[in-house]
Amino acid sequence: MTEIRLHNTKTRTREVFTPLDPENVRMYVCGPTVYDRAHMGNARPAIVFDVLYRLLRHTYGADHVTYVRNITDVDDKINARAAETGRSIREITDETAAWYIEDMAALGNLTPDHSPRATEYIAQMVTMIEGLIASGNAYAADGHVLFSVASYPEYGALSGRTVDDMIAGARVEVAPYKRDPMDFVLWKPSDDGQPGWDSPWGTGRPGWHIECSAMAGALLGESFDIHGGGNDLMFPHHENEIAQSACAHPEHEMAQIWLHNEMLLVEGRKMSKSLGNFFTVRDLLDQGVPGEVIRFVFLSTHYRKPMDWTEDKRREAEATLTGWLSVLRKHGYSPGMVAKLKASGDWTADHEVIGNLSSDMNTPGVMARLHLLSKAKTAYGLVGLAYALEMLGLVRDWDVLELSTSQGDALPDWVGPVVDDILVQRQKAREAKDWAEADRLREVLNASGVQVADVKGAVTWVPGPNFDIAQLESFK
RNA sequence: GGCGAGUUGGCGGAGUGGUUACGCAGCGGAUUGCAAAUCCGUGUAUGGGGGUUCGAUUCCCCCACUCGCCUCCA
Repeated sequence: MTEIRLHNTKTRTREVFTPLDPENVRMYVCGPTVYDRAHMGNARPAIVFDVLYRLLRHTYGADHVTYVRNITDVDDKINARAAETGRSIREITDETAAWYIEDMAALGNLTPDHSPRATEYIAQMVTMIEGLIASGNAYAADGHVLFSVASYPEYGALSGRTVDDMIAGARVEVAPYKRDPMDFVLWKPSDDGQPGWDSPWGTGRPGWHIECSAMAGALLGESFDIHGGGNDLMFPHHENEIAQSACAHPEHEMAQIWLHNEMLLVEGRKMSKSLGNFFTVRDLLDQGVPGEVIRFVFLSTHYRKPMDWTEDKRREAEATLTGWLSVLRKHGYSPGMVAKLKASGDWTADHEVIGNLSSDMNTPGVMARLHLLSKAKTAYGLVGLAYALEMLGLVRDWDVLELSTSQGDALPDWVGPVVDDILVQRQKAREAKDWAEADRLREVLNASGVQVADVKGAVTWVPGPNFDIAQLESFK
């Protein structure tokens, strides 16, 4: 078994991963707040931790890993969206959650074992808050319940800051009911227009951080192996989760390893609505960028480095992936052949691929290895590539072996015969050594974005990335 | 101001205390009627300054610059 090493934010070092219980490896990842379509930044942790999930399943067995990714469906941004649109909160959260699942699946992500919704765990949150009050780590004031940062001396350890540092920053909200400016809200009162639940402190709703502590505790236990999320959540969200959970369960350490992915940039700048470089996963999919290509681009950058989404990378990823799939196709890869390889025990992972993945998820290193593996000359020699592409979620169906949203399957019926006819005419011109005519016809195909491959007398074609059906109309 | 991450060839992007991966682009060649596609080959890099060392891109210190977080944004 390959040793998995991961960079633990808590210790800022790469550590050998040793599960608490190898029979049940447990990972919690902070999922979306469901008020709008997932943007490209949301996709990064989903993909990064999906890859880790796949590696853990590979290492410990598919039935020995539990992956929880929550859906936060109670939040003031949702309330605001409901107020703007006049729609009900439930309608918005149901619709957005369904979008999220759909978009993440389109990116090749497996479905987590549990996708708990915060509103289904209000009771557990209330219980946890009551416990924190009883232990002196929280206090009720003015209808609010606040966590007392002073009661937890370790506060700030994850993000490497002290309470004094943060107060010096002086960007904290100083509410009159807070004992300490850094104290954060566990529970807050709701008015008639806001979602609310009965509690010992009146009708109210949870603060931002408590839901993750409650859901992780309920589904994974008081201690589990891995907690992941974007690095913007490190402070305050994860810091607060740790404080809550550590004080609620002093005898248990919440997560052994904390992992954080870096942020996404677009063309070198932070994605933001004001810069006009903000887009959702769905926007890209609708523009015809295959989900596998988006996934490939994410995997080409290490998860702990900022990733720049650029048109160049998209193009390069598409070309590489298309090339690999075509190599596999040419060597006869099909569902039947893969089934046969699996049955015969020849379907095995390349050691270097697993080694790279196990080394703090070095997916760019994996890509480099795959370039090498893709040069194999036999079907058997390509098993390492095929196995890796399936394992990484870059090939979903051995039947198709084409990018999922390539436009080939949507072509009108007349296109095939027209292109074939042009190719035949061009062939005739070549046989007659009428080079001018042959070149003219080739230009027509180039202008149409039809990619022609002449290999040893056999001519094949596919609609290329710049395929333009209008150029072919006149040849009907 | 505090905390953190980072700086590698034209571009993207890894590993490594001692010959610096890999991809794209470029260049040369094979192939081709000429091309495309494919195949083969090939040049170019470790921000600056100190230190440790026989030897530093890698370890330590300082500086510069970039990015992120500290504003319920993954």
